[in-house]
Amino acid sequence: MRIGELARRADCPVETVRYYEKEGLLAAPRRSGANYRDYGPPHLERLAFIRRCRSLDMSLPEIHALLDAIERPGADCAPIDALLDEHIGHVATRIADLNRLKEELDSIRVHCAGRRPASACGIVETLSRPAAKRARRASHVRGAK
Amino acid sequence: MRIGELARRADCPVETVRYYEKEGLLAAPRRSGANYRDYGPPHLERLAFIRRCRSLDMSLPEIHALLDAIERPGADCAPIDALLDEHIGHVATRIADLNRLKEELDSIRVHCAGRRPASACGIVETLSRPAAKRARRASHVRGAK
DNA sequence: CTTGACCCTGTAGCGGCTCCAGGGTTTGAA
DNA sequence: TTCAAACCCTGGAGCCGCTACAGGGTCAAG
Repeated sequence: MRIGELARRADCPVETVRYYEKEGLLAAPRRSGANYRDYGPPHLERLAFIRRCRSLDMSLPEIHALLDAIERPGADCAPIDALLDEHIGHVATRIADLNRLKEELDSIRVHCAGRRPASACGIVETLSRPAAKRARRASHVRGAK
Repeated sequence: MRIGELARRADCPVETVRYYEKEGLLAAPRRSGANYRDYGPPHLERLAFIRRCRSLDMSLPEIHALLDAIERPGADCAPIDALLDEHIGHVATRIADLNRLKEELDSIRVHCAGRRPASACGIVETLSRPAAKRARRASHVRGAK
Protein backbone atom coordinates (compact mmCIF):
# COMPACT_ATOMS: atom_id res chain seq x y z
CA MET A 1 0.00 0.00 0.00
CA ARG A 2 1.16 3.55 -0.65
CA ILE A 3 1.82 6.19 1.97
CA GLY A 4 -1.60 7.83 1.65
CA GLU A 5 -3.46 4.64 2.45
CA LEU A 6 -1.13 3.77 5.31
CA ALA A 7 -1.56 7.23 6.75
CA ARG A 8 -5.35 7.09 6.42
CA ARG A 9 -5.51 3.72 8.15
CA ALA A 10 -3.26 4.81 11.01
CA ASP A 11 -5.02 8.18 11.28
CA CYS A 12 -1.75 10.01 10.87
CA PRO A 13 -0.72 12.78 8.47
CA VAL A 14 1.40 11.65 5.53
CA GLU A 15 4.16 14.12 6.42
CA THR A 16 4.37 12.62 9.87
CA VAL A 17 4.90 9.14 8.44
CA ARG A 18 7.86 10.44 6.43
CA TYR A 19 9.09 12.22 9.54
CA TYR A 20 9.03 8.99 11.59
CA GLU A 21 11.00 7.26 8.86
CA LYS A 22 13.60 10.02 8.87
CA GLU A 23 13.84 9.77 12.67
CA GLY A 24 14.35 6.01 12.51
CA LEU A 25 11.11 5.02 14.24
CA LEU A 26 9.52 3.41 11.22
CA ALA A 27 11.57 1.26 8.84
CA ALA A 28 11.96 2.57 5.31
CA PRO A 29 9.81 0.40 3.02
CA ARG A 30 10.72 -0.77 -0.45
CA ARG A 31 9.98 1.54 -3.34
CA SER A 32 7.83 1.12 -6.42
CA GLY A 33 9.10 1.85 -9.91
CA ALA A 34 8.00 5.45 -9.59
CA ASN A 35 9.93 5.73 -6.33
CA TYR A 36 6.76 5.55 -4.25
CA ARG A 37 6.98 4.04 -0.75
CA ASP A 38 5.29 0.62 -0.67
CA TYR A 39 4.19 -0.57 2.77
CA GLY A 40 2.95 -3.91 4.09
CA PRO A 41 0.78 -4.81 7.10
CA PRO A 42 3.73 -4.89 9.55
CA HIS A 43 4.43 -1.24 8.80
CA LEU A 44 0.83 -0.37 9.58
CA GLU A 45 1.00 -2.26 12.86
CA ARG A 46 4.15 -0.50 13.86
CA LEU A 47 2.85 2.91 12.89
CA ALA A 48 -0.36 2.33 14.84
CA PHE A 49 1.72 1.37 17.87
CA ILE A 50 3.76 4.55 17.58
CA ARG A 51 0.62 6.68 17.25
CA ARG A 52 -0.89 5.01 20.28
CA CYS A 53 2.19 5.82 22.33
CA ARG A 54 2.17 9.40 21.05
CA SER A 55 -1.46 9.75 22.06
CA LEU A 56 -0.24 8.79 25.54
CA ASP A 57 2.20 11.72 25.31
CA MET A 58 5.35 9.63 25.16
CA SER A 59 8.28 11.37 23.50
CA LEU A 60 9.83 9.90 20.38
CA PRO A 61 12.97 8.84 22.28
CA GLU A 62 10.77 7.08 24.83
CA ILE A 63 8.92 5.27 22.06
CA HIS A 64 12.21 4.36 20.46
CA ALA A 65 13.43 2.86 23.72
CA LEU A 66 10.15 1.00 24.13
CA LEU A 67 10.38 -0.50 20.65
CA ASP A 68 13.96 -1.53 21.32
CA ALA A 69 12.94 -3.20 24.58
CA ILE A 70 10.14 -5.07 22.87
CA GLU A 71 12.24 -6.25 19.98
CA ARG A 72 15.30 -7.36 21.89
CA PRO A 73 14.97 -11.13 21.46
CA GLY A 74 14.24 -13.04 24.64
CA ALA A 75 13.93 -9.88 26.70
CA ASP A 76 11.55 -9.80 29.61
CA CYS A 77 9.03 -7.20 30.70
CA ALA A 78 11.02 -5.36 33.33
CA PRO A 79 12.48 -2.63 31.09
CA ILE A 80 9.06 -2.06 29.54
CA ASP A 81 7.47 -1.67 32.95
CA ALA A 82 10.24 0.71 33.95
CA LEU A 83 9.76 2.87 30.87
CA LEU A 84 6.06 3.14 31.49
CA ASP A 85 6.56 3.90 35.17
CA GLU A 86 8.95 6.67 34.30
CA HIS A 87 6.50 8.16 31.85
CA ILE A 88 3.69 7.96 34.38
CA GLY A 89 5.98 9.78 36.78
CA HIS A 90 6.49 12.58 34.25
CA VAL A 91 2.76 12.97 33.82
CA ALA A 92 2.09 12.92 37.56
CA THR A 93 4.75 15.59 38.11
CA ARG A 94 3.27 17.78 35.43
CA ILE A 95 -0.20 17.44 36.91
CA ALA A 96 1.08 18.43 40.34
CA ASP A 97 2.92 21.42 38.85
CA LEU A 98 -0.17 22.59 36.99
CA ASN A 99 -2.37 22.22 40.06
CA ARG A 100 -0.03 24.46 42.03
CA LEU A 101 -0.01 26.88 39.13
CA LYS A 102 -3.78 26.98 38.92
CA GLU A 103 -4.07 27.70 42.64
CA GLU A 104 -1.71 30.60 42.24
CA LEU A 105 -3.57 31.96 39.22
CA ASP A 106 -6.89 31.68 41.05
CA SER A 107 -5.49 33.53 44.03
CA ILE A 108 -4.33 36.32 41.73
CA ARG A 109 -7.64 36.40 39.93
CA VAL A 110 -9.67 37.32 43.02
CA HIS A 111 -7.82 40.63 43.27
CA CYS A 112 -9.93 42.22 40.59
CA ALA A 113 -13.41 42.24 39.11
CA GLY A 114 -13.12 44.95 36.44
CA ARG A 115 -14.52 48.48 36.59
CA ARG A 116 -11.32 49.94 37.94
CA PRO A 117 -8.59 51.86 36.11
CA ALA A 118 -5.76 49.52 35.17
CA SER A 119 -3.41 51.61 37.29
CA ALA A 120 -5.34 50.48 40.39
CA CYS A 121 -5.88 46.87 39.33
CA GLY A 122 -5.07 44.35 42.03
CA ILE A 123 -4.05 41.78 39.46
CA VAL A 124 -1.42 44.02 37.95
CA GLU A 125 -0.14 44.84 41.38
CA THR A 126 0.07 41.17 42.33
CA LEU A 127 1.87 40.31 39.12
CA SER A 128 4.37 43.06 39.84
CA ARG A 129 5.43 41.49 43.11
CA PRO A 130 7.82 38.58 43.24
CA ALA A 131 6.22 35.18 43.76
CA ALA A 132 7.22 32.49 46.16
CA LYS A 133 9.74 30.44 44.24
CA ARG A 134 8.22 27.54 42.42
CA ALA A 135 10.57 24.77 41.29
CA ARG A 136 10.74 24.43 37.51
CA ARG A 137 11.72 20.90 36.57
CA ALA A 138 12.62 19.62 33.15
CA SER A 139 9.78 17.65 31.64
CA HIS A 140 8.64 16.48 28.25
CA VAL A 141 4.92 16.50 28.93
CA ARG A 142 3.59 19.59 27.29
CA GLY A 143 1.76 22.85 27.74
CA ALA A 144 -1.71 24.07 28.74
CA LYS A 145 -3.07 26.66 26.31
CA MET B 1 23.31 48.76 34.97
CA ARG B 2 24.63 46.28 32.41
CA ILE B 3 22.83 43.21 31.17
CA GLY B 4 24.57 40.81 33.56
CA GLU B 5 23.42 42.68 36.65
CA LEU B 6 19.90 43.10 35.29
CA ALA B 7 19.70 39.40 34.54
CA ARG B 8 21.04 38.45 37.96
CA ARG B 9 18.53 40.68 39.72
CA ALA B 10 15.59 39.37 37.68
CA ASP B 11 16.84 35.78 37.98
CA CYS B 12 16.84 35.38 34.23
CA PRO B 13 19.54 34.21 31.81
CA VAL B 14 21.30 36.98 29.91
CA GLU B 15 20.43 35.39 26.55
CA THR B 16 16.78 35.46 27.48
CA VAL B 17 16.92 39.19 28.18
CA ARG B 18 18.30 39.77 24.69
CA TYR B 19 15.64 37.45 23.32
CA TYR B 20 12.84 39.46 24.98
CA GLU B 21 14.28 42.62 23.47
CA LYS B 22 14.36 41.05 20.01
CA GLU B 23 10.74 39.91 20.47
CA GLY B 24 9.64 43.41 21.49
CA LEU B 25 8.68 42.56 25.08
CA LEU B 26 11.42 44.60 26.70
CA ALA B 27 12.38 48.02 25.34
CA ALA B 28 15.89 48.34 23.93
CA PRO B 29 17.93 50.40 26.40
CA ARG B 30 20.52 53.02 25.51
CA ARG B 31 24.03 51.85 24.82
CA SER B 32 27.33 52.68 26.47
CA GLY B 33 30.40 53.78 24.51
CA ALA B 34 31.44 50.16 24.12
CA ASN B 35 27.98 49.32 22.75
CA TYR B 36 26.93 47.67 25.99
CA ARG B 37 23.25 47.77 26.93
CA ASP B 38 22.64 50.18 29.84
CA TYR B 39 19.46 49.55 31.83
CA GLY B 40 17.63 51.57 34.48
CA PRO B 41 15.23 50.50 37.26
CA PRO B 42 12.13 50.60 34.99
CA HIS B 43 13.69 47.93 32.79
CA LEU B 44 14.25 45.74 35.82
CA GLU B 45 10.65 46.20 36.94
CA ARG B 46 9.35 45.29 33.52
CA LEU B 47 11.61 42.26 33.18
CA ALA B 48 10.57 41.03 36.62
CA PHE B 49 6.93 41.38 35.57
CA ILE B 50 7.55 39.37 32.43
CA ARG B 51 9.35 36.65 34.38
CA ARG B 52 6.54 36.48 36.89
CA CYS B 53 4.03 35.99 34.08
CA ARG B 54 6.26 33.34 32.47
CA SER B 55 6.48 31.52 35.78
CA LEU B 56 2.66 31.44 35.59
CA ASP B 57 3.05 29.75 32.19
CA MET B 58 1.68 32.61 30.13
CA SER B 59 2.89 32.66 26.54
CA LEU B 60 4.87 35.61 25.25
CA PRO B 61 1.92 36.83 23.12
CA GLU B 62 -0.30 36.68 26.22
CA ILE B 63 2.23 38.71 28.18
CA HIS B 64 2.49 41.15 25.33
CA ALA B 65 -1.28 41.62 25.31
CA LEU B 66 -1.27 42.04 29.07
CA LEU B 67 1.40 44.72 28.95
CA ASP B 68 -0.52 46.50 26.20
CA ALA B 69 -3.71 46.42 28.29
CA ILE B 70 -1.90 47.78 31.30
CA GLU B 71 -0.18 50.57 29.44
CA ARG B 72 -3.13 51.80 27.42
CA PRO B 73 -3.75 55.13 29.17
CA GLY B 74 -7.04 55.35 31.06
CA ALA B 75 -7.88 51.72 30.37
CA ASP B 76 -9.85 49.79 32.92
CA CYS B 77 -9.38 46.32 34.33
CA ALA B 78 -11.79 44.37 32.20
CA PRO B 79 -9.36 43.28 29.45
CA ILE B 80 -6.82 42.29 32.08
CA ASP B 81 -9.38 40.15 33.89
CA ALA B 82 -10.37 38.58 30.58
CA LEU B 83 -6.79 37.72 29.69
CA LEU B 84 -6.22 36.09 33.03
CA ASP B 85 -9.51 34.18 32.84
CA GLU B 86 -8.55 32.86 29.44
CA HIS B 87 -5.19 31.72 30.69
CA ILE B 88 -6.75 30.04 33.70
CA GLY B 89 -9.02 28.24 31.26
CA HIS B 90 -6.03 26.95 29.31
CA VAL B 91 -4.45 25.62 32.47
CA ALA B 92 -7.67 23.98 33.65
CA THR B 93 -8.10 22.29 30.28
CA ARG B 94 -4.57 20.98 30.34
CA ILE B 95 -5.02 19.61 33.85
CA ALA B 96 -8.20 17.80 32.80
CA ASP B 97 -6.43 16.36 29.73
CA LEU B 98 -3.51 15.13 31.79
CA ASN B 99 -5.76 13.57 34.39
CA ARG B 100 -7.51 11.55 31.69
CA LEU B 101 -4.13 10.61 30.29
CA LYS B 102 -2.84 9.46 33.66
CA GLU B 103 -5.89 7.28 34.20
CA GLU B 104 -5.31 5.62 30.89
CA LEU B 105 -1.62 5.08 31.60
CA ASP B 106 -2.42 3.61 35.00
CA SER B 107 -4.92 1.25 33.45
CA ILE B 108 -2.29 0.07 30.98
CA ARG B 109 0.31 -0.28 33.71
CA VAL B 110 -1.62 -2.88 35.69
CA HIS B 111 -1.32 -5.31 32.79
CA CYS B 112 2.21 -6.27 33.71
CA ALA B 113 4.53 -6.73 36.64
CA GLY B 114 7.72 -7.95 34.94
CA ARG B 115 9.10 -11.48 34.94
CA ARG B 116 7.46 -12.34 31.65
CA PRO B 117 8.94 -12.49 28.18
CA ALA B 118 8.28 -9.25 26.32
CA SER B 119 6.36 -11.20 23.71
CA ALA B 120 3.73 -12.00 26.36
CA CYS B 121 3.68 -8.61 28.06
CA GLY B 122 0.21 -7.26 28.67
CA ILE B 123 1.44 -3.70 28.34
CA VAL B 124 2.78 -4.29 24.87
CA GLU B 125 -0.43 -5.97 23.91
CA THR B 126 -2.52 -3.10 25.23
CA LEU B 127 -0.37 -0.55 23.44
CA SER B 128 -0.85 -2.49 20.23
CA ARG B 129 -4.61 -2.11 20.34
CA PRO B 130 -6.34 1.11 19.31
CA ALA B 131 -7.41 3.38 22.14
CA ALA B 132 -10.70 5.12 22.62
CA LYS B 133 -10.31 8.42 20.82
CA ARG B 134 -9.19 11.20 23.05
CA ALA B 135 -9.66 14.76 21.79
CA ARG B 136 -6.39 16.56 21.23
CA ARG B 137 -6.89 20.31 21.60
CA ALA B 138 -4.42 23.01 20.80
CA SER B 139 -2.90 24.46 23.91
CA HIS B 140 0.09 26.49 24.95
CA VAL B 141 0.53 25.07 28.41
CA ARG B 142 3.35 22.64 28.17
CA GLY B 143 4.47 19.08 28.63
CA ALA B 144 4.99 16.59 31.46
CA LYS B 145 8.42 14.93 31.22
C1' DC C 1 -4.92 14.92 -23.64
C1' DT C 2 -6.05 17.11 -19.73
C1' DT C 3 -7.43 17.38 -15.10
C1' DG C 4 -6.85 16.27 -10.52
C1' DA C 5 -5.28 13.28 -6.95
C1' DC C 6 -1.55 11.43 -5.44
C1' DC C 7 3.60 10.95 -4.72
C1' DC C 8 8.67 12.73 -4.23
C1' DT C 9 12.61 15.77 -1.96
C1' DG C 10 14.16 19.55 0.57
C1' DT C 11 13.57 23.51 3.34
C1' DA C 12 11.52 26.76 6.66
C1' DG C 13 8.62 27.72 10.45
C1' DC C 14 6.31 27.25 15.24
C1' DG C 15 7.71 28.68 20.89
C1' DG C 16 10.87 29.91 24.06
C1' DC C 17 14.67 29.61 24.80
C1' DT C 18 19.86 27.77 25.03
C1' DC C 19 24.31 27.39 23.41
C1' DC C 20 28.07 28.27 20.43
C1' DA C 21 31.74 30.74 17.66
C1' DG C 22 34.33 34.50 17.10
C1' DG C 23 35.06 38.66 18.31
C1' DG C 24 35.63 43.28 21.61
C1' DT C 25 35.86 45.58 26.58
C1' DT C 26 36.53 46.11 31.33
C1' DT C 27 38.47 45.15 35.74
C1' DG C 28 41.64 43.81 39.05
C1' DA C 29 45.97 41.87 40.41
C1' DA C 30 51.01 40.86 39.64
C1' DT D 1 52.30 47.69 32.16
C1' DT D 2 50.72 43.63 31.04
C1' DC D 3 47.88 39.86 31.47
C1' DA D 4 43.95 36.90 32.61
C1' DA D 5 39.35 36.49 33.86
C1' DA D 6 35.04 38.06 33.51
C1' DC D 7 32.07 40.41 31.09
C1' DC D 8 29.82 42.17 26.70
C1' DC D 9 28.53 42.03 21.47
C1' DT D 10 26.29 39.77 17.05
C1' DG D 11 24.63 36.12 14.36
C1' DG D 12 23.38 31.51 13.70
C1' DA D 13 22.22 26.71 14.93
C1' DG D 14 19.78 23.40 17.82
C1' DC D 15 15.94 21.51 20.77
C1' DC D 16 10.86 18.81 19.87
C1' DG D 17 7.32 17.02 16.92
C1' DC D 18 5.52 18.13 13.67
C1' DT D 19 3.31 21.25 9.71
C1' DA D 20 3.38 23.65 5.59
C1' DC D 21 5.22 24.98 1.85
C1' DA D 22 7.76 25.00 -3.16
C1' DG D 23 8.75 22.77 -7.11
C1' DG D 24 8.66 18.89 -9.26
C1' DG D 25 7.12 13.74 -11.02
C1' DT D 26 3.30 9.86 -11.72
C1' DC D 27 -0.98 7.89 -12.59
C1' DA D 28 -6.00 6.91 -13.45
C1' DA D 29 -10.38 8.58 -15.09
C1' DG D 30 -13.05 11.15 -18.38
